[in-house]
Amino acid sequence: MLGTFKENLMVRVDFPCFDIQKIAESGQCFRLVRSGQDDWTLTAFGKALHIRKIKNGEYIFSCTKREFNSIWKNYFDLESDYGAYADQIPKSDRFLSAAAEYSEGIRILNQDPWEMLITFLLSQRKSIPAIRTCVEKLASSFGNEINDDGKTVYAFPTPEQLYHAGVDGILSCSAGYRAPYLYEAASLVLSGELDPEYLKNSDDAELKEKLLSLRGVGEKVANCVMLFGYHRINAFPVDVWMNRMIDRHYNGSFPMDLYRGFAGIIQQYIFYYGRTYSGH
DNA sequence: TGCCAGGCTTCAC
DNA sequence: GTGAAGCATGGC
Repeated sequence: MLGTFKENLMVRVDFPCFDIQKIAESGQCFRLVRSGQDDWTLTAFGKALHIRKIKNGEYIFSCTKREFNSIWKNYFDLESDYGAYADQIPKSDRFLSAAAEYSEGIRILNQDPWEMLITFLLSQRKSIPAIRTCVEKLASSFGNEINDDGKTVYAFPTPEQLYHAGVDGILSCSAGYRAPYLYEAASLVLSGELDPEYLKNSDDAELKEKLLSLRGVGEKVANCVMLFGYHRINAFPVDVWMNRMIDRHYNGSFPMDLYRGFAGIIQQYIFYYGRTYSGH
């Protein structure tokens, strides 16, 4: 039996280069959680979505075809040709070729810019499991309730909700010294000085400048927000893992010029390979 | 138990 | 412009 999947409320999809497990483990999203052997649950855009793997590349989604086409197809970036990106890696780069093959199926999600800003403000000097815990605490403490087939899950808090939570409320969710960063960001949105949606219209340089002006946002966090929240796939976040890989395999200098325009996708392959595969 | 985490701000120099 | 200390708290 299909359980949470009802015949009139599910979509069967079959896409190449799409692997939900790798995406869930790729460090770009924190609310896509494995809920069974072949099942994942995603909370995003005020909705709960269930995803079940049938076989490689083939999945069923717990939503109507209309919802799939209007929200999730874009969310999972299913219309981009990731094979074409991987094809541009020179065969001579054995490390990157292996990383791309290992990471096949990862896509850069189109996530909510506000959620990405707050999530990656939180991410600094936290482990990925700790980020996940913190995001869930924020959602269940301050976010709207979502009825997920009888079970209650929580939407990511809006700027208004975080503002009303206050620094103390945010602190109670294990945000630590980052709590004022989150609170300030929420305040700026409420005052109109920061408009995450409007920034979708900005070019890369303008967007980055605005992000860097926020307290708690540096080079790395800005690049994560650009890549995962604004789908600027040329953004190239460099963290401790990336530095480790670049030092080990490129003598400290990565040939960015080869990947102009989609360096962020290459970055994601290196990051995922470096973090999850021990044999390199 | 102690160490480290998808870094940033602040303050010397 | 570069370098180094300090940072709250959870995971392992």
